[in-house]
Amino acid sequence: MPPPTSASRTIFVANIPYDVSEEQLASTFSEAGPVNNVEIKFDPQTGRSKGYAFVQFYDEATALSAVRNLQEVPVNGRNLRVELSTDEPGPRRGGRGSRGGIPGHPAEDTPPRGYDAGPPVNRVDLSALPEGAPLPHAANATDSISKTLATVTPGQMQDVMASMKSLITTNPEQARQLLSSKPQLAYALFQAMLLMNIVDPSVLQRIQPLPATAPPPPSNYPPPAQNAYPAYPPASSGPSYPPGGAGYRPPPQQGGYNSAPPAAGYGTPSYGATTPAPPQPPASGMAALPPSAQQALATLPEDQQQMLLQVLQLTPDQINALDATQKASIMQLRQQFLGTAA
DNA sequence: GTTGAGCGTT
Repeated sequence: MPPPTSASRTIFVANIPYDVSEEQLASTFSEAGPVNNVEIKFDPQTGRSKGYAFVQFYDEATALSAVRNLQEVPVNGRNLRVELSTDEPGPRRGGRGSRGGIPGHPAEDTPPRGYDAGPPVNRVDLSALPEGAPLPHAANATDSISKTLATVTPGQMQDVMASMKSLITTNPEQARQLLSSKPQLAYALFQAMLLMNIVDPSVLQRIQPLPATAPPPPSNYPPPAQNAYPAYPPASSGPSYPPGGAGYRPPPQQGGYNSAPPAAGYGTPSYGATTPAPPQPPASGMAALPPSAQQALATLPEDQQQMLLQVLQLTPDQINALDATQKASIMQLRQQFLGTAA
């Protein structure tokens, strides 16, 4: 067992823009490893952020890693300053502080399942993407993307995902521009998320077809390498939560972010105020997805980009919490996306 | 702009 108390699993983060949320920080720092808790300090008088926060990991090594690797990362235009935290909050430090939590329920000592102090993320320079190349034999773009995805290893895919997620959280504007200017990337990312079972295929039903400005592609697509993709993730067993809690989960309190999200069925992805179309009856009407919907996916209007952003913000443990049924999901995807399962 | 708070007493 590791020592019950460590020098510091908590880092002090300063120079945080006032409009950054704890969730954003958690997402950013999950790049270093599983995040236990995030607390941005607010001025009780004005309600405004004080511009600094404490991010607690599950071990000291991860905290150190965060100090090394996320030093000076830009978030919303400011470079974060990251140090190991020195002082504990109050005189009551007999264990670890449990402010904002349940008395007798200190912060969890064990990270969510799915972390084995896992492999480091190899950051991918997304800005170095090649421009779109002309397709040979007039192959259609979506099929080419599917085929390309089938050649990507799970590790590579995860690296790209993590890098994209990092970019989104640290530099949303650049991410937006990247996705807008390179729809093939947006499409590939979305399909990758479906393959990795990060996002439920049912979200496809919520995608509004564009006002069909583009010529419809051929109706029958070759299947995108059906079983070319291995199981994802490596069959973790059971929806286990950190021990000690016996299934209990502290209610969300003003004491800060604590990563304990639902495994699936993230809540309504609140669309921006820019949502143009009224809600539409789902499912049955979309049984045969019009080709324009495929264009919609590839083009990703801002609404869908918003959703993509939200989905990408899933933490690694959320990703790991999802398992199995991907085959069925993919079949469902094909059904909806291609209009046929065969 | 830069190191956490206080519904209260086992």
